[in-house]
Amino acid sequence: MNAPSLSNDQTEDSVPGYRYDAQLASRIEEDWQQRWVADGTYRVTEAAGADADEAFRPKLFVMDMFPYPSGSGLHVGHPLGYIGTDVFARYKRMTGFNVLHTMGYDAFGLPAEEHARQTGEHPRVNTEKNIANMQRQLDRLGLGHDKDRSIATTDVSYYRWTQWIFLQIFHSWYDVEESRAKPISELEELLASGERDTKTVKPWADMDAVERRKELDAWRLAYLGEAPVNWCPALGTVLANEEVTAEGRSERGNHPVFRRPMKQWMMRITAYADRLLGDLERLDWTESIKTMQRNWIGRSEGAEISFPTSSGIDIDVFTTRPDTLFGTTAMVLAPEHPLVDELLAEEWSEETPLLWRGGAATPAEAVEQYRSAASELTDLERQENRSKTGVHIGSYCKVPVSGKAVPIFIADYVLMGYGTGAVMSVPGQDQRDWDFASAYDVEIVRTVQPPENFSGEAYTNDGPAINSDFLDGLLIEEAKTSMIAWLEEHGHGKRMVTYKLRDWLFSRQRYWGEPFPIIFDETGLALAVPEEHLPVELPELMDWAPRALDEDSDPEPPLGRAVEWASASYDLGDGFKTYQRELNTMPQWAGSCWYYLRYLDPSNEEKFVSPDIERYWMTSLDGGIGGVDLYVGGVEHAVLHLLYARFWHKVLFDLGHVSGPEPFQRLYNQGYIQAAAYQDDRGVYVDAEKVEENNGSFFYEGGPVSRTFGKMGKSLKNSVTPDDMYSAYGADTLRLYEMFMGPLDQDRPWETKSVIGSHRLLQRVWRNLINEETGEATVVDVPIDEGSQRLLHQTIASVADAMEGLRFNSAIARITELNNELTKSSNPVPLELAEKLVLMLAPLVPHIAEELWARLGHSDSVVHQSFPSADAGLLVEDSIELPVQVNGKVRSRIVVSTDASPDELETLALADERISQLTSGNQIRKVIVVPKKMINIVIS
RNA sequence: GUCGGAGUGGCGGAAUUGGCAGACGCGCUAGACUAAGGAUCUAGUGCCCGUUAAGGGUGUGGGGGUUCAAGUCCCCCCUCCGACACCA
Repeated sequence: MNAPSLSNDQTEDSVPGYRYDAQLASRIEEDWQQRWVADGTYRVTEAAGADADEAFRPKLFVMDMFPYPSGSGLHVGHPLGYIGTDVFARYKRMTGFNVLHTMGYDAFGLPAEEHARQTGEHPRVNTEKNIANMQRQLDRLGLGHDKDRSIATTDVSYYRWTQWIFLQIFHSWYDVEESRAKPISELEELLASGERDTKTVKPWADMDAVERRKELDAWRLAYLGEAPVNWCPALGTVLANEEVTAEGRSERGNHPVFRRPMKQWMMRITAYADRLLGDLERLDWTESIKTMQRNWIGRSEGAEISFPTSSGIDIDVFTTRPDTLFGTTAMVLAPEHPLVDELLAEEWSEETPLLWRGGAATPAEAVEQYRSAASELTDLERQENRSKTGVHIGSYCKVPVSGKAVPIFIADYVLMGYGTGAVMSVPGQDQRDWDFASAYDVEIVRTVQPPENFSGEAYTNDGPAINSDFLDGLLIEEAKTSMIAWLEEHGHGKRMVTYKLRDWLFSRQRYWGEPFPIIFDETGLALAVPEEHLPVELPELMDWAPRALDEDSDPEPPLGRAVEWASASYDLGDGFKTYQRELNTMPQWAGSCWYYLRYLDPSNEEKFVSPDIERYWMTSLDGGIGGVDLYVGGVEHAVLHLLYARFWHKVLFDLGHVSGPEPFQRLYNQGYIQAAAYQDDRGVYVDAEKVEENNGSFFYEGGPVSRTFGKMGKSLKNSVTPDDMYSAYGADTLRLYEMFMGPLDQDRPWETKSVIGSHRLLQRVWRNLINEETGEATVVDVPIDEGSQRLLHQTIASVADAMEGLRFNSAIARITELNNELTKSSNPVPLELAEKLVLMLAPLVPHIAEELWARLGHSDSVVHQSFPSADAGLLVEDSIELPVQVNGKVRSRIVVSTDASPDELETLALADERISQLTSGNQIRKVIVVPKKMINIVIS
């Protein structure tokens, strides 16, 4: 392949014809991008090393969290992670790996549907347009993706398999004894043979067909559950807990969300809580993400304890501190606890303090008043107002271990959603209980001895038990064990583990999502659409008009408007019958739960992924847990996407569809690019591009403005687009700058003025190898001199090391140093050195590297060349300069041979003129010699 | 409040096993080339003292400690970012 003719137009400004500027860069880039497509440069197969004449290449699966194709286009912050994975993938490919790297689109979701509601344009049309635009912007960056493997979650050929996976989950139950999912047919046998008890009171043998279906439905991993859900009228849908903010608003759009019970599809992710927690240990993820997942799962160990009441009903509480049972002085229930009405006393007893009555004439009245007051508080108000309130319900229960009668209260600091919704109040050892007890004059009994100088209220640290009968003197852990043993022996309770994690609400009342492959017959019970009838395609829908909804209205799934589609005829083995389709759609998370598996085998019509191909890419070669070798994305998916995908993967693993228990072996969180934003004195954001700096102050059109940093975007008027950078410098410069700004996992501020530095590097590299006037290579085929040889190999070693560790900023710094040396020398660059420099640059700036490679006389692509390897013999210098310290301060330097002995070094150091001046007249107390590092002389 | 992460020049950041702090880049200063330079090239650039220089002092959020030697290890404190937030 000949070097292309890319000469700049000779104009009166006398820029040399082949100066590496934005114009030349753009021509080089577009030219190579076309050739890559034509040559299939980035196509990858599983057959690495399968041919006898090809060396075995280990696999490497590198992946980005795929994007939602937004309509507003990219800014320079978006591709940071994509560039990082691209550089890494290219580097690893050059070091002998068979690298899989591609990109897809998470294309279902609310914005396209909102767009349809406003414009009437079908979400599919809008989505495809956005994908095309985004693809164009990304292509221009020169990302080395295997495009044949790209998918969009909205492709019918993709969501067919999303539906198929849903059916796998629907057809499964979780065997707690073996801690894994199994086909529901196996459960049926166990229930029929009596090896497992049914969940209802009736034995399997006594059930009719409908009862049996209900029984099985109660075990499924995907089930219809009546549960309090987050109803968001503004979005017209219910949301998962994970999609609701702490303020009780929708994460998307910040609309009010109301809690109400509804029948919805749920995923039994709670069955996997322990495995999701335990397997975190084996993942190469940051500690912070692991911690977030641990917190979300929220495992706590303790005991469930039954408190008897005079009405014969027991109140069950969960506690992590069974050792404090003797300190229980009250029982506190959540206001909505189901036992409240049954335990309510007729009237106040004489001795009930007025404080406990809430000003009401009877307990019933007090409870009613309290409940209505509590329900009026928003979650936010509950948070802001932490003072404890509650009312006595007139009755008492007994502390099992002591028989002591304690009053029962309801209080809104006890949450129905956690544990059993009831708390044994131990003010001595729990600050919340202390606060409540002191507000309502409830007795306080300490059961752990605080230290003598303790001045706080509740004492939560360790210490010997007191006032606790048989526990007295025991430390917390021993006391817990003894108490649990006592409870179990006497039938008052048992060891128990609870989780904060709830089952995953899986229904959405939206159009633009995957339809459920579910139909209902006349019993109202769910049936699976047979696999061979997948996919269940979305109907066309023309009516996008929004419906006015409020807190009290029922969600209206848009699919209900597709009347013909909503009923369907299937033969489920008893002849064709008409069924009603499920009208909800799946949440956006569904498609992103398994896309990495489809990348492996995107056009397979028989299976969601071929088992051989799955095993090839997902099995760790070095004994790791397996999965994607490097997964790069933002921290915002710490809980939602990453937990859901792990859950699905584990189900698929249990059912034998994938080879390992985890989807993502190594997770890396890239930082975000921030940009300066400027506000005038009214607080209005002004166009950041037009702000001028003067002596540390900022001015816009003459007026002073203040600077803050934030996400790039329209609202802060601080966006810089990749297209701006392409036209000013070219894509390679943008890539290089983004990688040079700092380590990949750190947030960093964008500075357009600094981009020039990265451009200059490329310009100097170009000029060192290419005649700017003629475009000819200026290199000469001569041996590299020894000094340059050493520098080259030291550079290779450092660059390789930095690339392995994703420290691309350091790799670029080392390459710059090498190039700076070449710039200083007036001699032409030796060919071999030039080639190695180009190869080192290739992962970072592939276009200019290809161009230089071609101009150095090569006809093949640089993409599949080997990365240079460092010659260990050249890494060590013959002689080095060592600092000589006196009392820890550098006072001189000596040049010594590398293999000088410690004794020689000491002698040389002491003989140094400056050192002898400083040491004369002082006693030398000690000389520390660290060969190849330094010498320190300690004088008195 | 709890948990997680981080504090290094004017700015982004290097220094991954304790061993020359500030690599590399931006910016800034001076110079070269130029009709011109917001292009390009060359040199300098932590701060303070020292006319230049030689040299000295000081310096990695603050305070203490270990060590011949600390950005790095230990203790206490401060600040910032992120997550969770009455989870019993």
